[in-house]
Amino acid sequence: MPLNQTTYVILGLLSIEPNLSGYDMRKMIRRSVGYFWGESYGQIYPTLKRLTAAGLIAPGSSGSSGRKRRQTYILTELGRAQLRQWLALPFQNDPPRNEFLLKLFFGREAAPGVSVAHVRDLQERNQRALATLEEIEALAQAGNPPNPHFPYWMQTLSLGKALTQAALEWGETALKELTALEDVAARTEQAEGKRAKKKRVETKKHVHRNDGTPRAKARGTK
Amino acid sequence: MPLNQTTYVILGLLSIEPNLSGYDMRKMIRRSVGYFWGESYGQIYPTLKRLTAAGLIAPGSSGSSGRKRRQTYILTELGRAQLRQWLALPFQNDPPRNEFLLKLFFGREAAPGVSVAHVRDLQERNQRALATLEEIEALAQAGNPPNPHFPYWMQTLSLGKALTQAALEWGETALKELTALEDVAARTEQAEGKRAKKKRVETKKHVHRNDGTPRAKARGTK
DNA sequence: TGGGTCATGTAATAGGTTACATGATTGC
DNA sequence: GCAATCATGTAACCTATTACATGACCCA
Repeated sequence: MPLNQTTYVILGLLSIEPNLSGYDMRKMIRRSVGYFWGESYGQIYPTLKRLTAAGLIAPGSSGSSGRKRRQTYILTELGRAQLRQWLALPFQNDPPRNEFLLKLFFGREAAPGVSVAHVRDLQERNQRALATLEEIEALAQAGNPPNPHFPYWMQTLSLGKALTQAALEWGETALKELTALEDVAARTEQAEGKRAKKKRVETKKHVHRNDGTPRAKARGTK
Repeated sequence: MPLNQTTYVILGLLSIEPNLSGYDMRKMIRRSVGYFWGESYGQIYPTLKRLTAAGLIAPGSSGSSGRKRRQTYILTELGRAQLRQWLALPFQNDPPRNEFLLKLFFGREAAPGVSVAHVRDLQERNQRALATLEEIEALAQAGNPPNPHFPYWMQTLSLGKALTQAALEWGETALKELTALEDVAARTEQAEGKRAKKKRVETKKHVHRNDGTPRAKARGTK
């Protein structure tokens, strides 16, 4: 019986709050760990079935009288044990794939302005990310009472913020250096006056879809 | 004809240095972009075939007389155009999946000491990562001559270092706070003297396999 | 009664890793 | 002649996303 990573998010969430439905879990994941973890229904629902079969979770009391057609779950003792066991295992580094860095690495081959535009794009995304993290933090601080999970949640937020801020600072100087570099390149080319190959091109304005839409699928140009 | 991400690493590498074989590419990827990108042979070889069929790359002169059974490739004009087009497209955020943060987030459920051990583990990995990045930087600085790619490569290194350093700094304070927290927890439990459930457990020493071995596969406990 | 969102589920597909097989070449 | 490593390739498998289908419930 294959226990994938989705398993542990589910077990973890149920350890924090029992009687969640698959739908709830998806929502909670987006709100709470969304900036470093994602799950789709296509993973969640089948996994719920398998975990139930394996006895790690069990159908929960769906809120006394309430809604029909809504299956919630609770953690079994077996499930809790499994979660703890997983927690004690060394973590795995996610396979490193950063498209931004890849494009920057090959930046010399791009038209002038392209890499600069990417960095600007990154800055914007990180500014939004930072704002989101700070919002979450404020909200969490508000619900202050002695929630025992609180310190752990704060630490994850703290790392998220630290990384985002570091990236933002890098972006500031990178922007200066790359702008200088590509300005020179563009002027040199202009002076040479030949082959129009490297046209000054701006990247398409990034249509950002923060909500509702699913995560982007890694895919080339058809 | 599906162009996956592997496509663009291949095109990019060939834009920097023609006449690479699939084997070479794998090596180059590990050495140059390894800390933010990975590729396996299972991806590279089939992609090379497809790109050849699509006319984006072409068999290269395999070094005049030289070795048998070693196919190298060069970028075609079509391939270069495709690379530039891709470069100009907005980058996609890699699907966020950070197992370390997930374990930290659920840290409260773990046995005392577990989260602290994870942070320590992270610190070690990041220290090694930083050392590697600095090595690469030194090496690149040594091969100083007017390599036009150089500024772009330096920028990627610079971001890598900035992120790693930020994580290391976070780790220092996180370690203190978590140690304090879990010490208290452990003592409280001890004082209560009941259920031996939360035993003080250290995570298994992380056997780190930096070289030779393939990347870890995300997988639960069988 | 009709629109929105709650809620569950699945089929198609992509994209990738792992493990294995196979043989050539090189250096000792 | 042997070991290491260079080099290519493929089949099995997995994990996950996307897109779609379906229907209940709520409320105005």
